Amino acid sequence: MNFSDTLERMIRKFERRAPLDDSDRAALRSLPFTRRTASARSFIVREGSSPDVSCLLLSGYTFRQKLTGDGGRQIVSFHLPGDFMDLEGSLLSCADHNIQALTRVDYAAVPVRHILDLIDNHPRLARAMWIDTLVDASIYREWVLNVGRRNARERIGHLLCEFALRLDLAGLGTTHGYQCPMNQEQIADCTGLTPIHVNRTLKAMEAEGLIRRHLRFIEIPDWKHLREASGFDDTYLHLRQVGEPVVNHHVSRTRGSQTGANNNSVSAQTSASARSGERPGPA
Amino acid sequence: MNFSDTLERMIRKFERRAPLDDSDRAALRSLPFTRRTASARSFIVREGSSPDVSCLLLSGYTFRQKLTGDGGRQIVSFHLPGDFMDLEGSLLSCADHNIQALTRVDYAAVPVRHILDLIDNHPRLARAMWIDTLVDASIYREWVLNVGRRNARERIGHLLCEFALRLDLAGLGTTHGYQCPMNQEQIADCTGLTPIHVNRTLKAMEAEGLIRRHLRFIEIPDWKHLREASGFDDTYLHLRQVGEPVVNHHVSRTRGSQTGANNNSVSAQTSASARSGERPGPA
DNA sequence: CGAATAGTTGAGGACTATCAAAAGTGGTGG
DNA sequence: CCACCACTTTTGATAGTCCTCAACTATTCG
Repeated sequence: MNFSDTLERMIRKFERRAPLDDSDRAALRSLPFTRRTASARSFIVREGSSPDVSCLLLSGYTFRQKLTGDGGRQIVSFHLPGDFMDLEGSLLSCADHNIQALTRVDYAAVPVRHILDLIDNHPRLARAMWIDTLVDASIYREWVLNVGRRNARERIGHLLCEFALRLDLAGLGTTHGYQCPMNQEQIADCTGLTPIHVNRTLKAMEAEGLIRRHLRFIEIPDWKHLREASGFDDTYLHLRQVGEPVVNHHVSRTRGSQTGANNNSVSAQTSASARSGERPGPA
Repeated sequence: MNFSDTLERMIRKFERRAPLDDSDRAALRSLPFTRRTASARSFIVREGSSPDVSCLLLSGYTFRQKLTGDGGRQIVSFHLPGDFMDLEGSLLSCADHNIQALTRVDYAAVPVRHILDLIDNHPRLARAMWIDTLVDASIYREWVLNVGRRNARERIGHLLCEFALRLDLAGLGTTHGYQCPMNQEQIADCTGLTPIHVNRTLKAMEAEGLIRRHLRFIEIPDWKHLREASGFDDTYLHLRQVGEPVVNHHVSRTRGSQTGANNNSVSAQTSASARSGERPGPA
């Protein structure tokens, strides 16, 4: 995989987060790094360690996972080419999770001290990176919701939707279809299910016409249908993040009762919905 | 609640994240704000909005939640006094979740533009805040694991352990006991369970001697016992984060097979554990 | 005291896990 | 080109955790 193409893609990604200038871009382009390869399943960062490099993914896929004491594995996020995996490794003193290669991967390992220099000397860049980690946090929140409050079909459908959009953005697929980066066991570890149940649910979704499958290729005949069946709403990916925050007037949610202004203010609440905690009843 | 006491507590919290100097502390102390109150259950930030203030919690508890299309509610995190809730509201253009008061709360609302000024003019402070959001992200990862791969008893026990440590740190409880900030329905929404099952599980845990309850007060007769029964390991809270990252030699995990160095490097893998993805078998 | 919120209990059912094994896929070497 | 091996996907049968519905009790607060 071409390093500078991927670097440029990453720069464009950061520019969607915050405005950069020429010196910021130049600093990114001149980052020292060593090129590394890892085979599928090998560990790139281990829980408990303090890595001395942060890694820009060049080709292939990686994921982050945590284990329970009795061996249950939960995948908590995944990364595609152009992602800076493990930026937090430069700022936190101890890794709280493992990063593992999903496929054979190429990546550029950048010494932590150069990342720290970058942060110190390029505030705009630091802000773009910070925002990037905030978007990651938003994705974690959605995953908590996904495994916590959705059934198997919705969980898997939601994951397939996220794959579609993120692969599309990286030029590796479309919302009509893509080569799924994960096998069924890994999908199970993303969704908190067993591989057997993932298999059955995928088959059921195919029977319903939500998806079609050709080996590992996922085809989505009706994007809107899959989205709605999965409760998928892409807001949490913050795809249209545009640098500076803007004034408050795009409330484009389909769901929910956006009653206009926030009720940040003092005032005791009396409306029924407020008293019930605004949890809408079952549909 | 005393504003300046809470502010000082927040400053100390940031100083655990990154070193600050006098001008940083002075800048925090001179932040302009408006004092606000919100009653239990009222919304402080609404999904889809772009708040123009960020909020420092002074007294009471708040939580973040997301809803599924059919009304399921998932709490994704909670906040105690001294926390800057919704720092990301200053950097992301659209809120992806709701922030709601758990109890009656007092908070200080700081206009976003002053937060942005702070970030621009106080790089050390910006880094401390960034690290704080990275710790939040780490907590989300643990919550994904919690709802994805643990049973009801472990999920609830894990949450009770997290309460204990965080309340302890805030001076609002100890690992021997504390006033639980949440009722059983809210615990259910944190753990992806129903309130009925939470009730039964709490009773079972009490029968086992893992906890004792006096109304909303949780007593923990044997901290180690509860921790182990819940698979709780506080690494993910990054309590001992010490500013600058340190060199790599504290591998103090009890669990897991830390085989020393990372295998970041090239090399095809051949060992059995690597091929199996290093997922330990059931205990 | 009465209304509202929170906690408790029971019975039955649904979703998902577990155990076991067969069939399909892909790569390797003779 | 085929046999062989590892891995992945698929299928069946059974069990269990957790949910749903419904009602009852305890606690809080005006």
